[in-house]
Amino acid sequence: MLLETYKVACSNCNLRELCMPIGLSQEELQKLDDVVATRRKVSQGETLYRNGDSFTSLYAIRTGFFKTCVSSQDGREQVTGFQMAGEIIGLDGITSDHHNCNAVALEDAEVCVMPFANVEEMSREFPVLQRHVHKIMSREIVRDQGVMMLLGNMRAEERLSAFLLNLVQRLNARGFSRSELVLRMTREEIGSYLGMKLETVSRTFSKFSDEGIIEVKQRWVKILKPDALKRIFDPDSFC
Amino acid sequence: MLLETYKVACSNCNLRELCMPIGLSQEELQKLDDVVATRRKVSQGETLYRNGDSFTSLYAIRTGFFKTCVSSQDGREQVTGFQMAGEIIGLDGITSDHHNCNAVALEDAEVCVMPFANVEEMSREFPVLQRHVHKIMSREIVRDQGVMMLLGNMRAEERLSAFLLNLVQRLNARGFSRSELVLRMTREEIGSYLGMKLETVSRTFSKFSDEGIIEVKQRWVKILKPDALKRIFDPDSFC
DNA sequence: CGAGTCATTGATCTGTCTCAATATTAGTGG
DNA sequence: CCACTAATATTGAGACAGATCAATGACTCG
Repeated sequence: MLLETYKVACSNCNLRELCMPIGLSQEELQKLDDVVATRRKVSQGETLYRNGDSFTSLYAIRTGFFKTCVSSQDGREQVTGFQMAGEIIGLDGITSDHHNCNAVALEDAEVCVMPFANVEEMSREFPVLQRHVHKIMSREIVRDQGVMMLLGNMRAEERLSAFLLNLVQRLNARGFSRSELVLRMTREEIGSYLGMKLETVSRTFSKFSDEGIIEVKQRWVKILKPDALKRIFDPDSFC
Repeated sequence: MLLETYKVACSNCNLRELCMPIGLSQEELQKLDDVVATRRKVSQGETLYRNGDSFTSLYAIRTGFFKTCVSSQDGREQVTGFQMAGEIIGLDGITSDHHNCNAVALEDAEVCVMPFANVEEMSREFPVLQRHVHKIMSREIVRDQGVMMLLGNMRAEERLSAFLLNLVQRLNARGFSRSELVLRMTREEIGSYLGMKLETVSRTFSKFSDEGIIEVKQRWVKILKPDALKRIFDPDSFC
């Protein structure tokens, strides 16, 4: 009985302030509930969508952690991002009506399925939502530009420090510690994202550790000197 | 008199098939004319918008060639893309209502200024246009993912061959030769885009030339063996 | 508890960068 | 028209960050 009254609803979601509903009025929020068709559980290692799948929906992450990646014909894989609660994935599918990358859950996850037809319909009705959808896509474009800067211009230490600072910042916005984190991805996945080999990732972690900047034990990381990390590279410092 | 009747108009623009109007009906096309406020000339070396400028409009390139680039606090510059006729720039500004990169004309250019408020208003009215705007943004996201793959996984020769193939393909879609092109950017700008130093760009050009794959003379390039280039790396081969 | 996955560390190799010199071109003014 | 300058491009030699190859260690999960 309790389960049946449990309703998918943006209006009482605890990610209200991070996800789609940002800036919407109470009335608009309730309309938005209709955009979200269902929720879907994705267990660790499972693929939410893969390259070539036909595109129907965007996904808002409720819980869990994802990676998105593209791969070339010869099998090389490039992780294009890591996504956490409140973030929207699937935007890559809009251009060609089929997805252009894979989205894999790095831990058990749950997503809100938002059929894109609903999103577009609602966007036409509510300018606030329309603007929000545009901002989400634009934010992704700006993020990508930052990654290009990282991959094109930065050295291994700068890349890893930017990566760590970006992660804790986003985790902190979700109520987690600003100094401690548990990585949900392997060294190889970090390396793929940052354009370096897993051994180099590991070595750079060890170097930071030797210098007393961080404490590392496998997936667990504690940032001891955030300022030192920022001096190596601050991801907010693009001008 | 003739000049006065000359009207900014998408409905009779020769880029109809490449730019915003794609897929619109005659009626919608005429409405779209109202989106474009004005045209603006940008001469070589001039900046259309720069990082920090407040965002008001998207720009459709009518003629000419642009680069977009971001720069870090310490002055390192990353070229994030090269844009030509029919392509839309300015999307980076939507998230924060101010631009996040610089757009510089690499040759004398003319753009159609599309105030974003108009674009959004018209999008609410015409689902076809709404979908098109979404596709343009999504296409940019997918392009960025391709650049990440390039920067994260590819070697110098692969990067340059992908770059050349991508350029001629886009030029060919605009009626230019599929084998000959004049580069509008310096070796340094190519290098910045591809995450390599200008000397390496130059050396790689020379290597391709020695192998008889291309003919190079400064900015002028002729592709002699497109298949050989594709074997090194085909930008359409993401799977 | 055992097998497989993941992480660390060492030794060596290599693609690209750096530094440096020269060549080519475009632009300017006499 | 030519000389001069500044910007751009090419090419070489040597250095180095990160890749590669390889071995060991730590953790996870059935």
